Amino acid sequence: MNAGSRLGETLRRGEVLAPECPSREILKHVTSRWGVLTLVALMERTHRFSELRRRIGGVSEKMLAQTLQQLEQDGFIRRVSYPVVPPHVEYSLTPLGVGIGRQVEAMTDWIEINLPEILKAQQRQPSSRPNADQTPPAAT
Amino acid sequence: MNAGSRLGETLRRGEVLAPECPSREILKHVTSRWGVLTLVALMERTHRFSELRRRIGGVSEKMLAQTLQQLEQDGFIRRVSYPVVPPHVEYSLTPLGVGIGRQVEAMTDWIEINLPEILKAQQRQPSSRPNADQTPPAAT
DNA sequence: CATGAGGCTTACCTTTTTGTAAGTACTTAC
DNA sequence: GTAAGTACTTACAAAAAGGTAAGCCTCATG
Repeated sequence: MNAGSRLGETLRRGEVLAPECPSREILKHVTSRWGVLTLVALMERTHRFSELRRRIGGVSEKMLAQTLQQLEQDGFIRRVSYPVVPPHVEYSLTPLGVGIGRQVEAMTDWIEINLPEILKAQQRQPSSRPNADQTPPAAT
Repeated sequence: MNAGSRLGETLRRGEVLAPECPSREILKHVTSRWGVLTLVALMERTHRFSELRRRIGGVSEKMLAQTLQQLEQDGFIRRVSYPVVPPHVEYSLTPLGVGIGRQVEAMTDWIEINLPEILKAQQRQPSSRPNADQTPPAAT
C-alpha cells in the first residue's frame, strides 16, 4: 500500500527542479553531510547516540544531534529515550526512514563499488581547462 | 561487465562511515545542493549551459559552472564545446554518470512520491523537544 | 553604433555550515 | 575524591558555500 521507489505514471517528474518545491528542503536534510551517513548507519541497526557517534567517523556531537533532530522531524527517525540514570536514548528508522534509507544506501553502495572506475576517470581528466575545445568548428 | 547498483558479496560495506574514505569526497560532489539537481536534469537529456541554468531553478551561473566542473572531473559528465561564434557547449552524462544519475534520480523520485506522507509526519512531530521521554523508567 | 546572446571567470561580500570547547546532571568505577 | 560515561545544549569562531555584479570575446541584429 505504501508507495514504492519506482516511478508511477502519476508522477510529474522534475518538480525538484523548480525552486519552490518543498522536496528541496527534505533533500537538503537527507543529502546533508551527516544526514547520508546517519541514514546508512541506521540501516544496519538501531544505535544509541554515542554508538552512532563512534560509528560515523568524524561527526561531532553537535552535528550528530542536529542531524538526528532534522531527520526525526521529517519522520525518518524514531527516538526513544529511557529515563534511566546514565541517559539511554535509542535511534532507529521509521518505515518512512527505511524508504529513503534504501535509496541513500543504494547510492553510497554504488559509489563504493564504482570508486575504482571513478578514480581512474579522474586521472584521465586534465584537471584544469582554461579553454579546451573538444571538437572542430560547426555552423551556428 | 560494469558493476551494477546491486551489492555484490565482495563489497565490504560501510567504508563511507570511515573518515578517510575517498567515497566521502565523491559523495560530497554528488549530493551537493546543485550536484543532485544537475544530475537529475541531465538524466532527461543533453543540455547546453544556459538551458541547464534555466532548467535548474535558482542556480547561479557561478555555481552551475562550478558544479559541472566537479562532476566532469569525477568522470560523470562529458563536456563538448563547439568553437562557434556565440559559444555552444553541450553537457551530457557519461556511462558512469548515468550510473549515479539513476541512483540520485531514484532518491529524488522517492522523495517526490512520498512528500505527502513526509509532510504529514512532520506535522505529527511536536517540532521542539526540550526533554521529552517516550517511555517509563527502566533499570540501569 | 549600442545591445544582446552565450559561456564562463573573478572579485567581493553575505549566509550557512561546521567545528571546538565547555557546561549540565547524575551515578558508578577507581 | 575524582574521573568517566551518557546525551545533549550553548557560545564563540573558523571555514565553506553561495550570491551579486561586472568583465571578457565576438558576431548578428536593430
